[in-house]
Amino acid sequence: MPADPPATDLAEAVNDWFADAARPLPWRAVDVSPWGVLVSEFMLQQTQVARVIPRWHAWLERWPTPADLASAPPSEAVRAWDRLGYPRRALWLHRAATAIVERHGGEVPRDLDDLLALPGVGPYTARAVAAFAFGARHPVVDTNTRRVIARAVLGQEHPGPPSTTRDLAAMGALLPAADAAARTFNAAAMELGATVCTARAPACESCPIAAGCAWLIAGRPEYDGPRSAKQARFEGSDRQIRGLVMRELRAAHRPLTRAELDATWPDASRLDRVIATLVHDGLAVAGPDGFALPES
DNA sequence: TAGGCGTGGGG
DNA sequence: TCCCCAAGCCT
Repeated sequence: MPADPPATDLAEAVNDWFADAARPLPWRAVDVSPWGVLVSEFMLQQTQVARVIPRWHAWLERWPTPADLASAPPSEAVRAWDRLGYPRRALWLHRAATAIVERHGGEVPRDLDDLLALPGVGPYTARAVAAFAFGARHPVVDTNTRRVIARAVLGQEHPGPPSTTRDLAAMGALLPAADAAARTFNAAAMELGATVCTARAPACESCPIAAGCAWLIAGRPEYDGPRSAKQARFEGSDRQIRGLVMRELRAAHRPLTRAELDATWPDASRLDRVIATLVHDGLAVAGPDGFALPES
């Protein structure tokens, strides 16, 4: 027997654990459409599961297909997005729905390159849809999977800065050969990182691969490698101001004059600059009567 | 590739 | 309280 357990043992152990431990997330139900999966992946980008669940239900009830969303004005997508954050995602999802109607007959494409060509769809989302909606055997790597690999395989507390090429190769090396096991492992590795092998306080005592985890075996050494750049302070940032302006634009179902936006931020020139970035992003449109969400 | 992009949840 | 982090993507 080799001293190091083969990668297949790790995947098997994680998959066995997942069979019992998987949370019953609504987008994992067997009757969920590829569109439902795509919507969930958009909403889950940098956003916690608990905040997504109610929005996801409401979204799919209102727009059950890409064509339904594409036929609504983008303003309604931004409003329905509500306070999930990063409202550009709502715009991109609307544009993706339009592209799906125009280029793919209203059906979410299953080809990886077709998915990657959709606005707001990057390496993670494209592979997640291909794998979870269509069962394709692609490595899927999100922040949870990156952390699981860093600990279990590399013996580091935290992954280094992300690199799509390296991250996909690392996951590809662990991926079981069989399609079904590979699809399960993609979801199971993410689930392990989200619920057990967490960033802040990992529950190693209840981890299914504790016996083979390089980081745990090494005594959980503190990480001293390069970290991802930390987020800039939110308080007083452009992001905060953008959020305040967007809240006003969502609530007002008519254009708001610049004067009506005065109260959102005391520094007028700063506010002007931020509004310009919203217009640049397409989240706001400047018209003769003021600023509004995009109607087309 | 580094930085910008919302809005919270939890330690 | 404050700070880290969250199923990333785009430029």
